Amino acid sequence: MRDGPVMLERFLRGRVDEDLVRDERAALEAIVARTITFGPREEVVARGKRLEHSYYLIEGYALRHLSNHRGERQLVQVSIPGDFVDLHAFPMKRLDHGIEALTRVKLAEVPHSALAELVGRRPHLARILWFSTLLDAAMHREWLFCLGRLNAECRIAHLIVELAERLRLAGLYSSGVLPIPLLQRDFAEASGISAVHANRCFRVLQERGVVTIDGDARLRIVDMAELKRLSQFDSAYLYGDGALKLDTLADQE
Amino acid sequence: MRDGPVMLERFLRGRVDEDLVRDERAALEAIVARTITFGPREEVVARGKRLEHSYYLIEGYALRHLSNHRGERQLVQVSIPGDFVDLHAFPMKRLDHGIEALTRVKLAEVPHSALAELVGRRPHLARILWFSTLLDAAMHREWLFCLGRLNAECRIAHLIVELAERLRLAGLYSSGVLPIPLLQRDFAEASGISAVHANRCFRVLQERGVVTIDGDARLRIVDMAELKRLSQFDSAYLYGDGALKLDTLADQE
DNA sequence: CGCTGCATTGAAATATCTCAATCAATGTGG
DNA sequence: CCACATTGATTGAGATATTTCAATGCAGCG
Repeated sequence: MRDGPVMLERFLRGRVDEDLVRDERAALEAIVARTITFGPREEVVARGKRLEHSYYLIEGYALRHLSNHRGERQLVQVSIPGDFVDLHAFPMKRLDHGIEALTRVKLAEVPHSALAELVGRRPHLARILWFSTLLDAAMHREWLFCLGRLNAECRIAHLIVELAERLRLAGLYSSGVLPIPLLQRDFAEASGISAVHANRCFRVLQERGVVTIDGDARLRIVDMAELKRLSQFDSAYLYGDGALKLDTLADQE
Repeated sequence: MRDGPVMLERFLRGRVDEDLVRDERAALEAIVARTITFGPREEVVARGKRLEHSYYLIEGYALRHLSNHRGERQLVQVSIPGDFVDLHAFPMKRLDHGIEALTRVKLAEVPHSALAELVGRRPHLARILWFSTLLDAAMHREWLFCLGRLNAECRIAHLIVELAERLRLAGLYSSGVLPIPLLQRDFAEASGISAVHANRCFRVLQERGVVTIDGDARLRIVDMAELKRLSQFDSAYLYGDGALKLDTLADQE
């Protein structure tokens, strides 16, 4: 056997038993049509577009967002390496929201036709892909709680902790510095607040020694416990650390 | 052939081509273990619980919600007849949120073991079930936009329009009166505002002749156009009126 | 050097919350 | 039938959170 899939090495890492998922990653990687690159802030997929393929995020970061006619924008997710950015287009056929590259991104293009053939042969893989789209839904629900019940400062704290935790699961975070170059405006658009107010929240968080902002917009987490306390963070919704186990799937089929 | 499924007659009505889905509904109905009833405001499923079956909502209305330790609650969806209230537990195995009966509800209990066997034999059904869980995700995203970018009055307007539109697809709305006995507190918990403020918003909506509240908390929509304008409502996210067509599925398999 | 994009700050306006009180409808026990 | 408790709706007043507007600072960049 070979070294294992390279492009998709992070797919569902930390979520699914590694022994279980290795073959599935390889099978998926085999149907990747090509890789494609977008530059920072380029539109990857437009809202409403009909899609014949989905993109898996190999490198870089992307933003999923809804916008209205006045240009007001609400982020609904920050995609990190290891995520499919628009897998829901496989069952849904079109996008109800837009996708924008935050940084330069490298994407693997997975044709829906090949995917349909593959999941027909591999029920395990079908279940895993379904699971991955429902992780998005669980994250959406958590964001709904944040937007509905936390104040601005706590929402920002929550986003910081969520990103750190997801990056940790993907093997992309350990030093305390978030490697994602989100602007304060992006935090504002995720948190449903104005950019000005986001700035004031960051100032407070810095003054209290919870985070620091180094040059080049690098965010360093100084007091993770305080961030978790502020945001009432409970990582259960991320279904991390192998929530989907081998036996769980095996005993169903 | 018989009259068709009775319990599941509303499943994905308006979303999927009726000729396509008839057999799938019958196959699903055949594995329903039993029906079960809960009274108003009873807890149907507790957050965090591991589930071996999922519930389909035959009659009545249910609330999906997240709560924190202080009892602050955020609704994430209002379930109406024709919805699975917790189908995501099939791939996820446990619930990241709680489910409460709003009214007396009648549910069909679908065992995951039988479901696994069924979707293994019926790729179309698997796709349809997956689709139905992604509809929830799309609705979550729309709610995120509402909570993040609309003011209290517009959020309430949006919820009213969404419910009317979903009920219409399910064949449960036509007269202008919403048949769902949501309290003002429920609207508040869905909209991320206080019950007091929800009350003031309703007063404004009534004074402007947009809605009326009859006795017994019945909400009547008087000016739907104004509600849609306020909430910037675009029904695309509901994937209604047969978004998922026969040919869409057929050409994939 | 002058742009441009982003961060920062202040001040006033607005939205929303909290607290406390009242009201109306309903149900319950005596 | 009355007295009383309960639940949800309603209202007012003051406190707090957040927005908007306008201005400034600051760094990279052609």
